[in-house]
Amino acid sequence: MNEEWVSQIKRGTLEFVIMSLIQNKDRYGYDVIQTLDSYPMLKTQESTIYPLLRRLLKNGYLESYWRNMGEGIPARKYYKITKLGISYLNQLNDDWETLVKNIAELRRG
Amino acid sequence: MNEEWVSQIKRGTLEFVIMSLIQNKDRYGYDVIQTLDSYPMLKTQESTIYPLLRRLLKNGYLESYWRNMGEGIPARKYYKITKLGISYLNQLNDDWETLVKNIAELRRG
DNA sequence: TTTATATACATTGTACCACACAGTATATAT
DNA sequence: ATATATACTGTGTGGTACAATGTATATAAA
Repeated sequence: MNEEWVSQIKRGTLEFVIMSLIQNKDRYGYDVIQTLDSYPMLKTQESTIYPLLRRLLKNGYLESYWRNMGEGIPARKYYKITKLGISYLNQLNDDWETLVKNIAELRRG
Repeated sequence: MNEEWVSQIKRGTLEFVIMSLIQNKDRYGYDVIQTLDSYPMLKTQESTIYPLLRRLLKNGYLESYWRNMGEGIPARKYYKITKLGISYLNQLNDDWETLVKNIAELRRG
């Protein structure tokens, strides 16, 4: 796998993927990281995920709440998609579909 | 279409697409720009394409030659894929396939 | 006729910003 | 000591965007 290229391709795709994950169910940062860990092309570190989540929060696409996990387990900051986030994600879905089609067409010449 | 996101998603995809185009046949920069013009997600300006082509040249994935076009038409700088470029592109193809599958899986949850 | 504008082609300097690297921080369990 | 679970941050990198420069020709407007 081409690490250099993979790190470039994540721009945009990561945001898209994380929004999709959180649309399916509320998630906290660490959970997102663990989930992506099994996907070689999307495996990503804390230093990328946390700022990304905060950016989506700031843009109003996500909202967050803390959930206490009981003795000895650090509280989790859950993220939930907003209405704005849903319409944004719908747009990303369309754009992604278009992109995949465009590329398929260009590749076959 | 989300211009901001589109400009991010082009990182990596553009390189991939341009290598594909040039693998199919030799091309000059302006030709690449015109070709991408009909694909909303990949439409891109000179200031992006020319440096990209030069980078691929420098990395040894492409080689270039000038072709004279006769009276009044500026000479064209054609790019051609190298052996190294072909093996690089094969890798990009695999990575792209993986990415598309990964994302499809993550989206459906 | 002179001037303005559009097309074809290539280049470059500067700025932006998402992701990467590496580190900080707390608490528990082994 | 080390690993796991959870969250945060400062600094660097590098591909793309914006805007402009340059040559040459053809065409439309003044």
